[in-house]
Amino acid sequence: MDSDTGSTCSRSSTPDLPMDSAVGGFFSEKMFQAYCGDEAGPIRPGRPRAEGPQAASSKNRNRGELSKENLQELRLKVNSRERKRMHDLNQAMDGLREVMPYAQGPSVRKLSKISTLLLARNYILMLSSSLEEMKKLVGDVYGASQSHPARPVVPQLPQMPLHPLAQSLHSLVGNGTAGGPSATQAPHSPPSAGYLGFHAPPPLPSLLKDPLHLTSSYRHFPGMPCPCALCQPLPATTAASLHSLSMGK
DNA sequence: TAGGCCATCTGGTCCT
DNA sequence: AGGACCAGATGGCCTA
Repeated sequence: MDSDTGSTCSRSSTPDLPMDSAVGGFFSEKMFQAYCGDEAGPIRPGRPRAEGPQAASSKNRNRGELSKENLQELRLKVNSRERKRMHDLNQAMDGLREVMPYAQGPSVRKLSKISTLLLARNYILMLSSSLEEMKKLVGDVYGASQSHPARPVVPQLPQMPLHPLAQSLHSLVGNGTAGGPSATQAPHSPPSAGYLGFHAPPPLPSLLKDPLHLTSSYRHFPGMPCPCALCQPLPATTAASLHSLSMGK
């Protein structure tokens, strides 16, 4: 990369920053500038400017009246804002990754953005479905207690039909179409977008080989036996508990 | 080496 | 008018 100070921060816009460090939990612009060692990167040379019919907006007309210095100053300011915006977006993405039921750690490659979003969507769907099933089961237990008032009512969670429910949730998350060899793949690779996509296009074989496929309808990931809360002895449906489970923190 | 992923720059558009 | 948001373009890094 040529003389772009932004490149100084290449691959580091989502460093291992403490989420609670900066005001509002985000990496402040000043921090970022200090991190990058520059206020704003110079204009990247060699990039073709968009010229033609689109370049006739009022703002562009105004720019014609600006001096070169002012124009460059404005450009740097806008670039800096855009960088900050993207860094905030990445921070939010990191926050989302942290609560995803997926193995995390230094030896685990970070989920890509698209994978994070798709996994988050599936995770929300799974939790919603789990909540509905739980409501139904609680309703059943309550109804049983009404019909047998003499017997002590113990919500027999361990004896609950976990497996079918878990299976359904697994198929919800794992969409069993993702057949394919995988157990021999790298143990620390994140799930691919193809696998994670709930309505994703037909997954490419290369997109399916990352996660360990240990069951017929769900893929388990290293470091995390099963993200499905219903597979745990005690339901832990909150993201925090799942996070602690997966992180071992 | 090709492809995926990413950061950054940039201009256009929308919103306040 | 200025800022936020968006999408296209570009180039770097990394992995299979």
